[in-house]
Amino acid sequence: MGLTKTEIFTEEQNRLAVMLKAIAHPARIAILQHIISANACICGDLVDELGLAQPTISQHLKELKNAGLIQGTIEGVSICYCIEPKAWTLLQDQLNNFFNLYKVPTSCC
Amino acid sequence: MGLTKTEIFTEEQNRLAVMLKAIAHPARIAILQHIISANACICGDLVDELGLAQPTISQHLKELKNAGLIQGTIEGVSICYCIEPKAWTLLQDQLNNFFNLYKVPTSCC
DNA sequence: CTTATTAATCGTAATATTGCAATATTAAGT
DNA sequence: ACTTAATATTGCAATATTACGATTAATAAG
Repeated sequence: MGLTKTEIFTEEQNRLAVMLKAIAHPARIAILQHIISANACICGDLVDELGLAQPTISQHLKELKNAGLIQGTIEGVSICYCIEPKAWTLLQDQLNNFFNLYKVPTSCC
Repeated sequence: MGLTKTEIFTEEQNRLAVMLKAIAHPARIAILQHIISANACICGDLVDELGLAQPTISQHLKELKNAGLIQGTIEGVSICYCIEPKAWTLLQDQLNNFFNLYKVPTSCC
């Protein structure tokens, strides 16, 4: 079906899944790393940096923006993207909560 | 195309993306949470707990196993699944590295 | 050996994702 | 207004994902 049964899961599980899906692609990981390392923001340098066509990059940026992880502000002709600090921290916290559930058990299967 | 251009990215970016993709689904998040909270491992309880059909759960478990995040050992008729500690820690570390790249900048766009 | 029980696999339908060419939009500069 | 640039949007082909019914494989119990 290709259609996730979201109504079965909690709001939190769905939110975390959406955010994770946004970064679960090498191109989007690369884009985020580049945005971060350029500290000051960037735009279509990404097209040169990564070997992907402009529409493809644009689409990945859109998905990251939809997930709330980045924000873009118009700067003349080009658009300046940067990390959305609140969402970034939120995701980090949610992930920590998730991972810290697990304590290595004394015995297992 | 639906086909990721993995050859463009680094080995690390691809590995992280694969692991993230494995947990970027509410059902698989729920499965992991349940496996963790049951500490001692479980099997087809998941079918009762989540509202998904047995083949669907089995498929999700397979993906988690393929990503190396869980392991299953035969226990009589049923199969006991639990977290794979090494992969779990590795993913946690890789994610921390990724998130800690970002320091809130003084100015941005 | 037969029968439950449990879980994997196969096959399939519906939908989502990835990537790009072509085109549209937007904002500056002339 | 016209041109140039930087991005976004549209449309499409190829492939991947999600979910499940039907079936199969494997083990345990009688």
